[in-house]
Amino acid sequence: MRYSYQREIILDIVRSTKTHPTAEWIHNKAQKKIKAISLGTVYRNLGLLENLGKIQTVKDNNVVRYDCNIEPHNHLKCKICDTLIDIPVANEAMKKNVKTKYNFDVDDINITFIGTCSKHN
Amino acid sequence: MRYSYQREIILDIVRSTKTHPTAEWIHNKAQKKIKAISLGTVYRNLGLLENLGKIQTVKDNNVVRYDCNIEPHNHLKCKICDTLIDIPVANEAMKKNVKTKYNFDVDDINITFIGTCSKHN
DNA sequence: TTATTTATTAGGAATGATTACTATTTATTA
DNA sequence: TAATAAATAGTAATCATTCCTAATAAATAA
Repeated sequence: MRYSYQREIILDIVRSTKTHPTAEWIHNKAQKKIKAISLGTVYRNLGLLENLGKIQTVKDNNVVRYDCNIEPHNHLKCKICDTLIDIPVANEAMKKNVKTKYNFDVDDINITFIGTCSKHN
Repeated sequence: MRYSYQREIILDIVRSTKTHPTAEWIHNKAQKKIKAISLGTVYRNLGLLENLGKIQTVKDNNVVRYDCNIEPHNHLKCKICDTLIDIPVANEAMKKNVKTKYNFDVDDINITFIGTCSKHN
């Protein structure tokens, strides 16, 4: 893969935050550095970076969010402030359980807990 | 809420299958009974039926699927044939765990296991 | 260093699921 | 049976994402 300044900036931006930004947010930030960067370039590079395993995606409603945390993890989603909070998860027991009960080979598990975060007590 | 024949047919169709159909599939089926039924009517009534607790929705990629199984349950998604398989889940232990560890009140948990189902062994 | 090759980009058009809008129809009630 | 307001059909709008293409730029060879 050839070097691209756009891709470097995009990765820097994703790595600069834990807020699980959308492509549009990343595009806005990127325009501060490269004023003519296009949204298509942002989407394409986010896809490439995901394939390279340098970032992860989280589906949030009908939007894709990007995450520099590449450890396997799940999310708490607050229905009041819409924050996504990363939580570590030990999935091996679940995978084994599904394999024996349903003869289903699990590659990946998506878990989102929806509720109210500690800010709103 | 006023009676509507369209709504009755739509609910019958969702209850007739365990395949987690999309709005478009439901619309096609409904047109067999009511040839001029519109897609907007299908969407609006599916939304109403969900609010009434008569059906549930599952998000599958960027499509919403509808499910007549209104018990709390989770899904196995086969990456080969795209089938969604319902599985019962005991979530109470998980909820308590998240509450004590993160002070996060869980209302709902979305879990999807992605992998290969027993048809493809 | 300069020319060549081809991946990458910018900009805009296309897509596809879903929602919104509005004139018409229809279930309900007086 | 007529009045009313909710529901519908049909179509336009929305919005995230993908696709397309001529122009640009990174890598390589001369």
